[in-house]
This record gives sequence, C-alpha cells and structure tokens, in this order.
Amino acid sequence: MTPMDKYDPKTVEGSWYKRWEAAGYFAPQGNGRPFSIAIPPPNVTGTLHMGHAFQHSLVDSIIRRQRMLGDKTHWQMGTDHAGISTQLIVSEQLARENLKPMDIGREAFIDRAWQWKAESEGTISTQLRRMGASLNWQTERFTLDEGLSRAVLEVFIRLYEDGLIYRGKRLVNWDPVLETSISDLEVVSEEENGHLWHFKYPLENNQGQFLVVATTRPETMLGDTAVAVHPDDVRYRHLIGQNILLPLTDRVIPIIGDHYVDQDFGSGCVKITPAHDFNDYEVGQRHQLPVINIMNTNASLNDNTPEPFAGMDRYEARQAIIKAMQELGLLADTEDHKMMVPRGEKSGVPVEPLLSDQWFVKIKPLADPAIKAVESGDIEFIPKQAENIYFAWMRDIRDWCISRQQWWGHRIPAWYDPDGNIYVGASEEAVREAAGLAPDLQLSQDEDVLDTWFSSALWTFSTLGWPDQTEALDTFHSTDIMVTGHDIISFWVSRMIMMSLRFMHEVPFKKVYIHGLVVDSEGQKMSKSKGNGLDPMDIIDGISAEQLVLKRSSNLLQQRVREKIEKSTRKEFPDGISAYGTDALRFTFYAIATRTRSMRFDLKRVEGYRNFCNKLWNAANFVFMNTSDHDLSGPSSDSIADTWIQITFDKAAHTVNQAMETYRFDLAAKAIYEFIWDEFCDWYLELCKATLLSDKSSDEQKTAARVQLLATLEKILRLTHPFMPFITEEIWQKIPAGMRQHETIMLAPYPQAGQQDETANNKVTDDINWLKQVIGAVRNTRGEMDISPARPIPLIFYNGTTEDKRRLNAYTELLSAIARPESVTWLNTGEALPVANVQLIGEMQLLVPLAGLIDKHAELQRLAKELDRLANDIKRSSGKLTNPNFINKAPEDVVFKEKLKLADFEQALKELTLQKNRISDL
RNA sequence: AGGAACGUAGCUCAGUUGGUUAGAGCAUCGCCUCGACAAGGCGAGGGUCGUCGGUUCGAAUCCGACCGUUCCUACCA
Repeated sequence: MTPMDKYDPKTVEGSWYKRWEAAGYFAPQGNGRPFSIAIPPPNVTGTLHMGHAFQHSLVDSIIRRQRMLGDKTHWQMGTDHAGISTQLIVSEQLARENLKPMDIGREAFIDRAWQWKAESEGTISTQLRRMGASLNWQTERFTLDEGLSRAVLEVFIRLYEDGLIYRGKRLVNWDPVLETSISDLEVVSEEENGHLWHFKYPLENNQGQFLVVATTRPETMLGDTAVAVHPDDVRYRHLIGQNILLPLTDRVIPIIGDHYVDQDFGSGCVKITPAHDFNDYEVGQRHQLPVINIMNTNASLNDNTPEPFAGMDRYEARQAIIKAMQELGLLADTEDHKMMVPRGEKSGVPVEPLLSDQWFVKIKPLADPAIKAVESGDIEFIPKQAENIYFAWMRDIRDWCISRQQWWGHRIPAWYDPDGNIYVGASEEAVREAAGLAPDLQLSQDEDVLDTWFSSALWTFSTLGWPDQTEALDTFHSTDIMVTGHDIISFWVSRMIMMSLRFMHEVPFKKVYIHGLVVDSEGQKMSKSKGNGLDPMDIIDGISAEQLVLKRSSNLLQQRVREKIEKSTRKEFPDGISAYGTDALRFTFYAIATRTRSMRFDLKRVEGYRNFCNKLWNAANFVFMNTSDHDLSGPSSDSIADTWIQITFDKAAHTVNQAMETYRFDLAAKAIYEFIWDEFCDWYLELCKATLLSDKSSDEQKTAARVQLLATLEKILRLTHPFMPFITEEIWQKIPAGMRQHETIMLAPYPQAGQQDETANNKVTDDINWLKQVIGAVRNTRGEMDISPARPIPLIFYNGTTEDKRRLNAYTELLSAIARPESVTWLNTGEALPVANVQLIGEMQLLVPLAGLIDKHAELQRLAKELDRLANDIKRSSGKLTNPNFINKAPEDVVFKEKLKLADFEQALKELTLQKNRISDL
C-alpha cells in the first residue's frame, strides 16, 4: 500500500458532512431508547460565534455517542426570529436609503424583514454543518413559521383565559432609540461618571425657606409630584403634610413621609417622580401621588412640561433646567458623582423608565411549580451550583412584560373596539364570533408583538408539533438535556420550564448542563464591539493577518478603538491564523470544558490538538502500511503487547464513558488523548515494530500483531468519533471492510469496557510496566550521560528476583528492539560488578558499565542528587512511622503502605551509597 | 451593599469521598533526520498549591480570617 497523504484537515473534512446528511444519518432511526436534545435556537440572521461553536460541539459529542450506543436520537434544529436585533438591522438598512420604518409601513417592513431572513438564514446553518453538528435538519423549525405561531397563539389565548395574561399601564424599561419596552435582562448597567445636582425647592408657607433635594437627572424634576423625607427625621418630620412650590412649574406638591428615604444620604430629602423612576413609582403608589409622564417615546419632553422645555431632548432639557435653576438662585451645589447608568443592550443608549400600556404574564402561578421541579430533582442542574442562579431569579421573579413595540414578531392576538373593550382570540373572525359582536362594530388589532422569548419558551414542545399530539411529541418530549450558558438561565431556561410544566405537564428537559463562557486569552469576554472575537470558521479555514485585522475593526465606529484593535491583533496574530480544521477546534473545546465558569481560549491549544490529529493520522498510516498486503485470516497468537493494548483500551473506553455520563468532556478528551498518544503510539506501535521487524517472531505472532493493530485502531476511531467526527470517519473508511460492520462510523457501536479479569490483566500490565521501566531506565541513562541512541550499550541486570529474571527472558526481544543494547547480562547477587551507572527498578539494579561511556564526575553528581532526594523521603516517611498517633489512628493499609515505602527508600539508599563509594574509589 | 466563585509550574488548566515523590499541555533547556509522524522522538529543569490560623495522626483538598481577581443581583436620590 502507498503511504497516505500528509494530514490536511481541509481534504479530510471536505465531503463527509454532505454524505452523512444525504444518507439521512442525522434523523432518528432504529428502535432504541428515544434520546433528544433541542438546540437553543440561534438568531436566524446571525452568525456562529465561539460560544455557539463550543456549545454545539459539546452537544454533538453527546448526541453522536448516544446514537452510537443505539439510541433513537433526535437533535432538534431551528432558529428564532430575534425580534429586536432583526428589527434593528432592517431599520439600519432602511436608514441607508434615507427611510424610516414609518415611511414604508408595517407590511412593507415585515416584507423587508422576511427578505433579510431569506438572505441571511443560510449562514448559521452552513456554519453548523462545518462544525459537524449532527442536527436533524429534516424537522428544522423557525419561531415565526406556521406551526410555531399556532403554538404561540394557543398559549397566549389559554393564559389569557386563565387570567395569567393581563394588560396594564406600568412603568417599564424603555429604549428610546428602538422605541420599545425591553426586558430587565436586556438592560446592562455600568458605572459612569456623572453629577449630583442639589436643587433648592421653596416651601409654600415659609417664604425664603427651602428643602434641598439632590438629583442625578435634573430633567425629571418637571414630573415631580412630591418631596419625601424619612418619617422619623427630626429635621423634617414637622414639615410632612406641608407643600413645596415646584420651581419652573406652577405646581404645588406635597411633602410626604416614607421609610424609603435614607436620612444619611445627601440632605435627607428626595424628590419623587413616579412616572420616571421605579422606586419613586412605588412611593407614589403608597401615597396615591399623581403620575405625570413628561416624556415622549423618543425621550424628548412632552407637552406636560412647560415652555421652553417641551420638545427638547432629555439631555438638552437637562442643561436648560440646570441653567434656569441657577438663574433663579435655586442651584445649591453641583458635585461629581459616580453612578450606575442603565443602557439598552442592543441600542447602547440609557434606557428610561416609561409609563405605558403593556401586556404582562402573571408569573407567580407559573414560577412556583417551576421552582418545585428543580427542588424535587425532576430537573437536575449540572453543575449543581448553577441551581443558585435559577432559584435566585425565580424566587424573586416579577411579572413578565411580553409586549414589544415592534413589527417583527408574533402580533398580539387582541382586538379593541371603539370603547376600548379587549377581545382575545385566534383571529378577528374568531373573536367576533365568540363575543357575538355586530358585524359593523369596528375592531382594531393590538399593534404590538410578543417578546421573542415568549415563543422560545415553548421551544421544546412547539418544535415537536404541539398543540397537535404528534408522534414526535410523544416520542421525544421531555427532552433529555439542555446545554446552555449560565447567562441564559433566567432568560430562557426558567421560561421553558414554566411553559412546559403548564402546557405539557412535564419538564421540558431532565437535565440542564450549564457551561462556562469562552473568553479571549486575556480573560476578556469576546465581543464585536471590543474587536477581540474569534470566528470559529477562521480557526477552521485559517485567515491572514490582514484579513483578520480588517474583519475585527470594520465594525468599530471609533477610530481610536480601531487602531487599538489593529495593534493588539497584529501582536497576537502576527501571521494570522493557520487552518487547524474542525476536528482540532472541537477537540480543544472538549479539553477546556472543565467545571470553571470561564475558559480562556488559546490558539496554542488548538495547534496542539491539530498535532494530535496529525499523530493519529500518521499512526493510521503506519497501521495500514504494516497490514495491507497481508493475509490476516491465518492462525495468530497474541503477544503480551497485543493483550496489553486490549486491556488498556478497555480501561480508556471505561474512563471516556464514565466521563461522558458525568458530562466531564475534559476528562473524556484527556483519556482519549493519552491513550492514543502515550499508549498506542508511544508503546504499542513500538512494541509491534519489534515483533514485525524481527526474524525471530513467528508468523502467528506477526499476524496477531497485525490484527491487533487494525482492531485497536478501529476501536480508537469509534471511541474518538463523537469528538472528532471527520478524521475518524476518513480513516475508518480505509479499514478493511471485513473489520467494520456498518456503512458509516456514525452508526457503528460505541466501545464500552467488557468484562474484565482483574488478576489476569494485572499480570499483563505489571509485565508491560516492568518493561517500560527498564526501557525508561536505559533511556534515562542515555539522556543523562549524553549517549547517542544510535550507540549500543551493554546492559547488566543485577540482584533481580526470579520474577525479574522470568521477565527478562521473556521480553529480551522486545527490550532489545527498543533499547538497543550491545549486550544483555544477568548477574546473580554476590557476583562481581563492574563500575557502572546504576538505575533501580524495584530491588533490581540496571547497570551500564562506565568504561568509555560514562563521565565519572557527572555520574557522581547524579548520584548525590538522587541520594539527597532519598534522604528526604526517608526522613518524612520515618517521621510518620515513629509517630504513635499515626500508627494508632491511621487506617491499617495506609500504615502498611507507608512501611513498604520506607523499606524501598532505605534499600535504594543502601544500594546507591554503595554505588557512589565504588565510583568515587576509581 | 448583598450573594457566589476562583487563586496550583513562566502561561492555560486537571487534581472526583482528606492518605504515593502534587500532574498534563504549551513554553524553556539538552540530545536525536533510528523505515508512521520534525505538526516528530528521547530526556531534563521548573511548584513552601494566595497569606495566616484552626480541625486532623495526616490538608492543595475541610473550617475561619485576611489579601487579590472575577462574576451575578440590587441600588442612594
């Protein structure tokens, strides 16, 4: 057979995915146990980022392994419509044509959005395919498609009828750029520098007397409806019930007493603006204060404010008010002040609490069972710690504002008549009929759409056909596990649990695996705006430094930031990124998937695993070179190495399966890496060479080695396939057809450890470990003494046991092939010894005579160091053993082991001291 | 302010109920083109496990305090 071409991920990964998909391997099949996972639906118009790539790599390994274990697996594919993001993008597209959404109207806008969806939806699907994700594409869904929209409608109507959805005027987080309400979770607060302005508010009845209030947002004063003091505050409590003349307006507002006020902060007086502050709103409710909304939806001041402020932008108004107050002599003080500024996650501008009509889900009745489901263990979080995030959120949950003032999404199925009566139903006809409305009664549908998460919350069952009772729903719900990040627990996990319990009467998933965040090599969160993100596709395909700089900085608005990013990018990736391939990238993800909350992503790691692919590739090449053109059907006889590699493989398979059962992807990856590289390549292949290249081995032995080489390689490939799907399939297809019973490795059985005969196994592994130790000792001597591996050296075995002698006799051939001795001599205890370098293997000494080979000085130095170490060990060990407390209280086996250890140390010390004396006598 | 997590080799991280000489990869140093592989082989150096105290015969591991880093939640007008 001709050697395989050099490992190149591009050619290896080229066509397999298409073939798998075309063959229908991703669809559920067989009669095994159903096993299902629903993908957290990515944004249909989005692209795959590192977090996605990581997450889906984890899921794919789970799915592929379960499939190979014979389960009927279903990995639900689908995307969501990402209401706000998509609306924003389409609006930006319009802006480039100097158009506003209003200019083209709702219908045309939605058309544009669908158009954009059609254009961009292929991107993330293609990227998922490049990652090798074995998703079931045949049942792909989209949150706005017909079936899922029907589920949304059904849920909305039923919740409304059950009194769990209501409409009300409430204070919500308002994004003045997007002009919509947004969720608490979509607000990010960061500390910023601001000011605290102290205003003097004149008392109504005491001319010339003032209360001083402090504010970070002067513009809201026009909406003040009270000043609050603490009811116990001796400075002010007598003023409670009196009034303030609110400056710049003609309004008179009361002084109220409320425990909300902190007497020690500022002046101890607080202005109360119920329409523009969440806390003030509550104070206002308690005291029945009027709620005066002073802002328009774009955060300019409205007609409830006096001239000249009406119509001004909020920040323009702020300056104007400060100036006006100053001119009135009512500005007492201005000081610098650090404060948290809440900004809209998507728009980046400060959000406003705004009073508006919104739809809400009454959440408590949904949350209570959802909390119980986790408390009772019906749903298990992995790691367990993550439950805290869930409970913290759920136990303090507030009604969920589900209406968004947008066009792209599920329109709220509510209609209003001219009197403002609300009718909820599947369609206008439906509500007319249900309510028996006169045909000529004017009805208008609510303009708003639902929060995207409302539809995502139904994901695990809506994608399977609900509200229809489909076979898929019956088979695959509840799903087995949800894999997601901790940042999404409150957004989504909790809402799925609530909705599934309510409508399916079962949990949406039995387990939730919460993974950490992929961060850059500096520990920073990867983000577009920071320009520190990596595109998984660039790691797979490679990218030049120039293109990478361009890609990272093109989205950045500020020149300064752009330059900074360019500099750091050029520093970190001076030569760009080379093409590492999907398999290496995936393996990196498994290796870093530890239990920590964040994982630094380092390309060096990817490089290491690309090298690992190369190693596997070359090992396969070796196996094929040595097995093709040979008849493997003849009689065979396993050598110790052949038996050993089978045992060792079984152990590795056991470790991998165990790790996967506990979702320790890192341990699974480690076990695979170590078995392939350290055991199969470094030892087994070398031992096979000894057998295959020697005239002394029989045909039976050679056949056994060849069979075992192929069989082990084949098992390795199956064990590794869930993690590195491409390279394993590529190599597996080169295995002689007789050794594989399936058309694809994807459907071949996953290796599991069989029954083990511990005693027999230990005998084998002990022998191989002995051999490894002897070879290690020889290599060590060569290394320490700078003896070329090419130069044969005489080996003398001294003071060995009969077991040592048996092993030496049995494995001289193997030993010789790897250690390359000039001669092998066995000396019995008491026989005369040459002056030599000595290494201890248990009680046995391995000697390499000094003559002409070894530097006396260097050897003495080495011995001194060794003796030093032994002296230390003896001191510690005997210290323990002379401690009566240790002898009495420690378990027997621990004491016994310690005694053995000490004996070994002392024996070694004795031998090496003798040796040292002999050499220094030279 | 409240809650949580983390701190192990130069770097990134393992270390599962306390019990070997605390491990791996990368980086470093030395040797090696020996018929799979230089994207390689062989060998070596490198850690008072953040600090202090406690529990224990025994602590990287359990407890407390402190220092440092990070995240989450809520915010004071």
